[in-house]
Amino acid sequence: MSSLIEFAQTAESIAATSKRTTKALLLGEYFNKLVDEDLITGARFFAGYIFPLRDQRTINIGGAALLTAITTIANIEKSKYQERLVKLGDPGDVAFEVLSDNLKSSELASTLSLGNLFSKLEQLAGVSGTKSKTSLVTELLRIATPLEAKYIVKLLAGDLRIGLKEGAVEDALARLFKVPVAKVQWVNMLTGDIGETAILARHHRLEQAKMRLFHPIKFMLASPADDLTEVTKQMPQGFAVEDKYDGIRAQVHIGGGKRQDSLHGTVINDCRVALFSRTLDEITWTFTDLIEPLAQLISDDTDNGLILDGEIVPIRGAKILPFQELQKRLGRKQVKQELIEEVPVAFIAYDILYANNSVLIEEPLKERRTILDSLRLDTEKVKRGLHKQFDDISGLDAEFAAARARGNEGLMVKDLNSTYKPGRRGKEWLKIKRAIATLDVVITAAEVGTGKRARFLSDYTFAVRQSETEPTLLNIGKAYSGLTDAEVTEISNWCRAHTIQELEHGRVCIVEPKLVLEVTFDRVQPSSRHNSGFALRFPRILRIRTDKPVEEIDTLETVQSLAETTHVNEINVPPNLEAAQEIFKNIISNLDKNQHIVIMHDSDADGVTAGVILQKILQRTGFVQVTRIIPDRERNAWAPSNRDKIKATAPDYLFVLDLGCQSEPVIPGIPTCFIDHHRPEGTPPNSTLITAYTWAPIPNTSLIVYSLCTAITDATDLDWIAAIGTISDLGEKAPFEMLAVTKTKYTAKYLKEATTLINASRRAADYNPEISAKVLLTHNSPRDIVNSTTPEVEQLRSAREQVKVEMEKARKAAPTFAGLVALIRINSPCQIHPLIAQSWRTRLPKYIVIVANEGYLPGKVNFSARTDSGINILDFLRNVGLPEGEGSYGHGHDFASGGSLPITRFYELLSKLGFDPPQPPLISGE
DNA sequence: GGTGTCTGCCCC
DNA sequence: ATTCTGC
DNA sequence: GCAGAATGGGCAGACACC
Repeated sequence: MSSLIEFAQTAESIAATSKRTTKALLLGEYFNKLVDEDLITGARFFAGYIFPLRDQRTINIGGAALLTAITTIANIEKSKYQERLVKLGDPGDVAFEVLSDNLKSSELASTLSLGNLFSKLEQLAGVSGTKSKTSLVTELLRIATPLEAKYIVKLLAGDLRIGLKEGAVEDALARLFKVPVAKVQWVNMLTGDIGETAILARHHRLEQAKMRLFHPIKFMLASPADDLTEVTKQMPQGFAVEDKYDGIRAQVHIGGGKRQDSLHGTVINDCRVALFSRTLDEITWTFTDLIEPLAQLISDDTDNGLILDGEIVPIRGAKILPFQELQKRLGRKQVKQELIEEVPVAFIAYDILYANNSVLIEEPLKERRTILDSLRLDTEKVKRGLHKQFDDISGLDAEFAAARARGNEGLMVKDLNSTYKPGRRGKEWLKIKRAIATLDVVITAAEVGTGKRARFLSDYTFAVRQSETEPTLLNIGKAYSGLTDAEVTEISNWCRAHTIQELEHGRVCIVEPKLVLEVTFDRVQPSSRHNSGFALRFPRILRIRTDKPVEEIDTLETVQSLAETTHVNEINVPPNLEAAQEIFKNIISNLDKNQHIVIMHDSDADGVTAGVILQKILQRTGFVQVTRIIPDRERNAWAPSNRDKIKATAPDYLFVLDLGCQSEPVIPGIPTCFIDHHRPEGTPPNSTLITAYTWAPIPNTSLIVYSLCTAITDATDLDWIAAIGTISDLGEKAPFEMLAVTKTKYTAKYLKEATTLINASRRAADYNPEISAKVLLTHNSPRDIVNSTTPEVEQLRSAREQVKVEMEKARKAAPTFAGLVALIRINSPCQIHPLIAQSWRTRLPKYIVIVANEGYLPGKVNFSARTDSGINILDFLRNVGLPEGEGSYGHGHDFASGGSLPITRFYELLSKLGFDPPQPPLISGE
């Protein structure tokens, strides 16, 4: 039996060097002296565990219980302990110090052995109740020498802090027993126990370890990449792009009923199913609603097992729920049926590690994906992760935006040639998240660190101002991450010099609120943790802003605007094109060919092309009465003037294209179908919504309409019309096959020029988009339009010239800034504000660009808002807090919106955005 | 029974 | 989770 | 490039205390 003191002494000498090879050597020498039983324990302890990884037991002892135990034995005040802890930064070091000062403990002889300690720790895990646990710890520490106590405390605190973890133990074992380190890692992964691995290595039995179903293996992890060039550099051979889901990483084991040898999982219909979390904890019972759907993946007559890697995601219908919803299901003793219904989940599989009796982790991702694709992964509860293969990064920005629009965090980019490397965080998997915004905040308090940061005030609480006018500071988060050691030292010294008040024995210092930091984060969420009512998810510091005075830090209003308080409401939407086509077919087959069908569509190229395609197809399939209507310049189907227009036609059935969807009926009593790609805000009764808002990537409306029509008849002769809408809305590089096909068929040049012409009519001062519709209806190709000499096309040409002239004038307008917003004011009868906004968005990527046009409609301001900042404009505008009233704004896309408001209301909006005071309206013609 | 504190190789 | 640092 | 260390927020459970 080896003594604990030897373990402690070895740990001391390992801690004394920073050289990894020396550490491994010292550890090897120690291991060499141990008998098998002690080697198991010693290896586990040095890896920082008490129990093997796959063991589900926990100790449930932390800093508070250790404080009680140590102060009892050393017979000191709690405050003395806390003072020491503040100074030393490690409860183990404190134990050593105070017990050395204690006569009884310092004179003890070492009696504890490794095995001895382990059985006491097992006992500790076995009892329940803080009191009994604390008294067990107290008795244990009472018979320990100061040095032994130091390491017992470190083990209980969960961290040895000697610059060595499990990986280094593997390394030491490999060196000692002269076997390849990869082999040791492999066996450790399979066994899930570094202790058992050590024994197998010593007795040259590493080959015996086999991958077994229902024994989880470690997960392959990804490295962060914020720069797409890294993708090009790392994966020149091609890569896969997948959504990064915000859920819980899970490994699913599914096996035939004959395998009854395992403790993990549960058997259903002769099939065993188990789920494991990233820390290899079994979470089968947390997600009981997934068991049966997963079991279905295996046909009853086979005994073949499966291991899948994926993510458990909270999802209702097509809508992905916030991660916090999912957390409500975690760590529960029992997950009740109500909770299962309140937070439905699905398992989204994106990798396969075992199938057909063979281990697949040595196969390249490309192969594994092919095998995964052969499974039936298409139910409500078990899905296949989105996966596309690329050769270059040109489409990645669009993929990223689409992933975000689906409610996911970002993208995963994976090397198609890479094998699955358990437990590794390599560059073969990259995660792309992109911070959404930054905040300038001021440090209000600093806390001393632990471990090597014990000498510094290394953790900073920071605040924002209540408002521009109210200087009260409200805390919003804490961080140290992102600072270099030098910066931590610098800020620490500054905080010491500017401390106003010390709390908790100097652990917390309230400091003068003067030092400004720029921080970033993944998301702002409502929270009771800080007095601002908000907290940051994954906060980190970008830089110290010594250039910025406290008066200029961000305000609570900014924070509110960044908070994700709104969600796409519970609207039933088709999850993909196939589902949408089914719905559309159904609608068409239920309509009578003699009914009056009315189509109201938007006036831009996307809307007009969508309307024309639908009109042509309806007529082609035998409908005799089809009317198209274009809304007035407000482009709002719910505006009274437009409603009147529709009513006047006395429709039997109404299609509303590219104009959004709200919960109020357009014409009460008239059945309506909305076809759209904006964020839906509700659905009226007696209506159908076909929206692509949740699809990936999001197509434009003319493309949706075209694709729907192909489901009922041949429409290929209208492909160029759809392409014009797509180019107008999404650009000529939009990631759709149809676009590429039409570009070769009609040439990109003609398509582009036709698009400009079709768009010109609604931008010109004498708003008349019906001309564009007429041109589309009377021509047969984009080339036909471009070369046409009809009066309508001539009209479009002169409209285009007019827009060009107006654009030249408006380009000279300079932005003014307030908070997150860059405002450009123009005065033009033409609808050029969206074009101007588009041109500024890339030049001001950190701002929300708002281009306000005061000359478009008399008495009104029409504005376009665009951003590349990642801030969701729909949420932003909704959170500005403009009271209800005349006009409308804040509909559309996450990063492209706008509105039309009476002048006074627009000025009210401006002042809420921080522009003050609003200037008088510009004189027309200026 | 309500509230506050501590804990989790928790989950991210 | 994120980030920096020493090997 | 990797492993180690030090740090964030939110949730449920278990208990202590009132």
